[in-house]
Amino acid sequence: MEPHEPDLTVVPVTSVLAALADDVRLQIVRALAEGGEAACGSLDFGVSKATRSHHLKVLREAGLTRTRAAGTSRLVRLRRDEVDKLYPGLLDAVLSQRPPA
Amino acid sequence: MEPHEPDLTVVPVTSVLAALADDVRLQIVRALAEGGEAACGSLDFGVSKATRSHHLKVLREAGLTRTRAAGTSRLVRLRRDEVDKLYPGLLDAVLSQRPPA
DNA sequence: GGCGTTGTTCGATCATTGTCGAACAAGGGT
DNA sequence: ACCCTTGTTCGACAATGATCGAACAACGCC
Repeated sequence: MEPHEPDLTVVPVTSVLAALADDVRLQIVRALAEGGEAACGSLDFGVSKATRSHHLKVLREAGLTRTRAAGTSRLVRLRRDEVDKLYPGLLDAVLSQRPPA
Repeated sequence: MEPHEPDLTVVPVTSVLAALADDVRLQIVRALAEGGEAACGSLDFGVSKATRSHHLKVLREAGLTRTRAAGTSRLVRLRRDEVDKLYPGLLDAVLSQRPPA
């Protein structure tokens, strides 16, 4: 089945904010913002792969990320330009708070 | 009891985002952004006063609003300067999406 | 003092969601 | 063909949170 990747403009703000309002997902977004494209497996933040898959789905369906298959892996990247265009300052603001030591 | 109004700097980003990730609370924030200070009672968006009180508490404890007593009412205002200082662009981005007709 | 107005708090209910293990699906390599 | 790796999906469960009515508290006014 096609991965559901809606355009940001059709996603309600509350869904975008809710997607970012989780610590694990925020760590994922930070990693993607710094490291560019990343394999799902490399985004391990202390949760099971089922949970990770769930979080990536939430981010994807909020229009924040894009996923493409690459062999047996899947590469995820942040849709930064589109987010910055529709919500200028949002990602910068959210990412500005330094991750906990 | 003192109203719990923490400084924004001690509130985790996820809490700020979660506070904004609700439709009723967004309507409240929009109203405050446009109309300045407002009485709680004037912020009726189709929910009971118990629910409204709950939402105002969430916003207050996220460091987004400040409340002061004024006679039998309570006046709420958005702490815009502080939010803009710590998260530049966040409120603008969030408020940019036009409220539904 | 008594009453109406304005909010808060409490307890209950119901929906949402974060989490996991297990089962399944798709690829690549040997 | 087999297996291992990588992800997704499926229940299940626990925690959180949105919502309400009712009870309570504080204030102003008559």
